[in-house]
Amino acid sequence: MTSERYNPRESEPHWQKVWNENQSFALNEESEKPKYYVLEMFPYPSGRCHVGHARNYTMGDVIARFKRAKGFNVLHPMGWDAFGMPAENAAMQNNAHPKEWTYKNIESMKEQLISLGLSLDWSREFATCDPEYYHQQQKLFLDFLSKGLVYRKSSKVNWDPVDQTVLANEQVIDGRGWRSGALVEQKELTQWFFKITDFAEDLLDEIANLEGWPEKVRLMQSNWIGKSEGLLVRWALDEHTAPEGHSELEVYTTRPDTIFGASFMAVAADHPLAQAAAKDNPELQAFIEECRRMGTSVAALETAEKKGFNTGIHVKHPFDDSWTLPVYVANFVLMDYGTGAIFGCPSGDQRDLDFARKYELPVVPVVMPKDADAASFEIGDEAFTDDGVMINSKFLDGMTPQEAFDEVARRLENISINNREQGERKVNYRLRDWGVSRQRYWGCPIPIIHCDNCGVVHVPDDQLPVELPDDVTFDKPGNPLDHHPTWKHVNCPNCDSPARRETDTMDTFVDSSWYFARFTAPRAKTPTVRDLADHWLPVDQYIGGVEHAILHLLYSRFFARAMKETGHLSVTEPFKGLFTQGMVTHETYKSEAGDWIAPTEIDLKEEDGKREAVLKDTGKPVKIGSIEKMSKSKKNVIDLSSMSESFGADATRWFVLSDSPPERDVQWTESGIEGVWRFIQRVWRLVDDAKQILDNENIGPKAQMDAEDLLKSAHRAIDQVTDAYDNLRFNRAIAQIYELANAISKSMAKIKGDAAGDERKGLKFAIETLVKLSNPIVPHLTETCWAHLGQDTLLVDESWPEADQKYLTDDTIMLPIQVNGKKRAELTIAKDATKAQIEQAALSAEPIARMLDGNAPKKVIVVPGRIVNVVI
RNA sequence: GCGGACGUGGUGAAAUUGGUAAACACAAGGGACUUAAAAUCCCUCGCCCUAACCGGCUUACGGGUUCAAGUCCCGUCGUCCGCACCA
Repeated sequence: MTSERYNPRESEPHWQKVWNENQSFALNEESEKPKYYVLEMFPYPSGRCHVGHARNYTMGDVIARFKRAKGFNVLHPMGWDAFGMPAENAAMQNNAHPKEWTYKNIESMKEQLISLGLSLDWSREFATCDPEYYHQQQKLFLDFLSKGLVYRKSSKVNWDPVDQTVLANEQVIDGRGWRSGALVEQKELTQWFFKITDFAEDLLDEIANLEGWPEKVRLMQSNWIGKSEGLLVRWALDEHTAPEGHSELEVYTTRPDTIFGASFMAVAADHPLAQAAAKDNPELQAFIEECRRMGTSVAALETAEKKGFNTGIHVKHPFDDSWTLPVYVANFVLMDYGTGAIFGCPSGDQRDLDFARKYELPVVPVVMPKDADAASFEIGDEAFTDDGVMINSKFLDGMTPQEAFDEVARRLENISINNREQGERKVNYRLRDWGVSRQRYWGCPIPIIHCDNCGVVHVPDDQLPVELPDDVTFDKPGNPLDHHPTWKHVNCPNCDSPARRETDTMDTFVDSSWYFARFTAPRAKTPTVRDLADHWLPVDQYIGGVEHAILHLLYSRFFARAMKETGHLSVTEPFKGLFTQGMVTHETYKSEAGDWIAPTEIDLKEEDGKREAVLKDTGKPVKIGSIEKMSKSKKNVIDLSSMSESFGADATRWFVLSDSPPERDVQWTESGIEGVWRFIQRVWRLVDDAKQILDNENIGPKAQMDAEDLLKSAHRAIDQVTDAYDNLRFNRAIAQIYELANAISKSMAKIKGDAAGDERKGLKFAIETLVKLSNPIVPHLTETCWAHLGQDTLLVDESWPEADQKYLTDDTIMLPIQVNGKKRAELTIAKDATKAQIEQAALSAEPIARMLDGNAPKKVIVVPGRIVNVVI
């Protein structure tokens, strides 16, 4: 008799040790079983794991354990996304070296992950800051460079003058550096770029085939790539007004059909024509300066008024030599999209209309709704952007905009200006090449040497990796690699004359763009081992936060393509299945003074349905705030270890998957985890009670318990839980497991220590099923239960149970009977009853007969196995 | 502004994809056991009417399609997410 409670603090470390000794999760490369690669987005080693991490890794772990039991050879590795800013910030604040800080964090987080009981093959672990890893990344960089997939160009960046570094757009808040608070400057820097735009078309096309991805993410990627089909149109400059050396203005448009509605041209402030016009026009110069300053702030962009400056330059209309249009410099035209110049058609574009009204430019409608009257159709405050029919457009009149588009394209392609076609079809993408240079220390060094004689020189293979020096200081702003007294000074590998190392390091998104491939051969002396990568990739199920829906996933898709071109892989798409899980949230608390208070510092009570919180120490009232994503600043982070210590890893794992669908946020609550704790104890008692019954050979027959019912419950649970796991619907799986547990409880209450052979068989099967179905979520508890039931195998080695079809269907079924679509009665009838039999039985059922009151129904709809609807 | 998702009890949610709305759980209330507490077990729990049965209403709101709508269509309101002057 085990009257003791289940003690996770004893059993969890025990089973972790057993699994480890048995190498239960080490991958067998020789296995003949079908492969399954499950991967969770690897963590940044910030120092501590919270229950949000637990949710992500538990989901992957449930899939991994489930697939293993179903007979797959499962690859389930873990590593660390270990380069990045926080390590340098810690270095500056706490005088800790980024390397030591990072590896120390990895150590403590690894301990936490191990205590969660994840079925990981730890022998494949690596951190992206391991020289062995970034060594291979440097090789990839050089291979890409040789293939023309990497190039250098000068581009504008957000420059923080205090921290002396480049900032990403999201690090610029209201025009200021997020850390220093300094006004961000636009600065021209020569940077390294990956040619992701080379693959724009393919990256877009293949989205259609990513059927295992959420629709939302596919859409976000499509929008991000932003394909548009349009026309380049070269407008001749009116020679009397053209600046010296300029004879045409090339614009990009997706609406060439509206060319007769054009009333002005607009160019970006940085457009060469604007520059030329500003040469001896100080007013225009001032305007251009103003446009540039506005560039960075998001808030400014939102509210900024459309402004323009008339350059005095005119262009000639391609279809009417005598028609000239003014050229403006406009603050809403972007230099790096299209050609940095547009033609404005006020009637067909809201921005152009606003602009035209402001500067009193003509507004000629060229498209009107099909049923409108051309003579009276006018544009008011709103441009007409819908489909319709062409008007006021000479030879285009009467056409649809699409026909007009093609006609204008055809005609312009046949006119030549400055010896080139005046119009040219052109596909444009919003996607830009990926700038990867960062003026940072804690990142992968770019393996390049700059030589005055030879230019850009690859670091030779035998000199890789270019390792980060350890002896760096963070006491002044800027890049420590650049300050280092000796590191950057090397001789040119070509000509041996003094040269300089590239001191920029790579964007940390590079590190995470191929780690999934590296896991297939983590210790290889090449970036991948082709056979192994081809065998394991693509990742069958990838799991992570939706915040990576665009950049990380797009970069990884680019890397797969680039690695394919350089011979490192065969797949183009790295992730077959993608799942984006919701966050774990928690209530927030604030003191009367407005300071955030941690959940551990308060006591909660509830009176008359009103919840109140007070400070544990002082008893002072605390304001209960909104439910927020866990964050250090709001102090609502629930640490993983503290939960594991009080309730166990299994309870934590169960909680984060229960109740809420996995793609949605789940709220962490005290009462919730306590409820799970009670359930864990309940399973344990249930197993122990069952064991008492099963072990007792002397109990006699008693017909109260129907073994068939229990078998049905168990088989139905197998069927439904399996389906739920297959579709990552963990909350559904949990509900089904609860139901099975309830069914077993009920049956056992009836048995009361007196069961015959059949009943015992039913109970044995049901209780073992309960244990097996729960195993992926609560592996320690179920392993303990399995052993307690007298099994001498390990549950991790057991195969997944199969539902027996014969228990899934009944001989008789219950059919709801509706009258006029509303349920009025239930009918129990043989499964194979004919429609006529069902109809007859339905009509004579008591409440139905009463409602019919002797009259014949208008109509009876019988859907066999589903429902009966009587229309009266 | 453009694009997308969503809206179901006190709460988290389920609903085989057009077929019994509210499974499962949390919270709450009542009871049993106990000297007492914890733990456990049993009962109630969408709203209205009723002593109870019976009944009526109910999936943000308004309309529609259908024998039948939480599910499909149109409109309104609200919440959340992505992009943000992309020509």
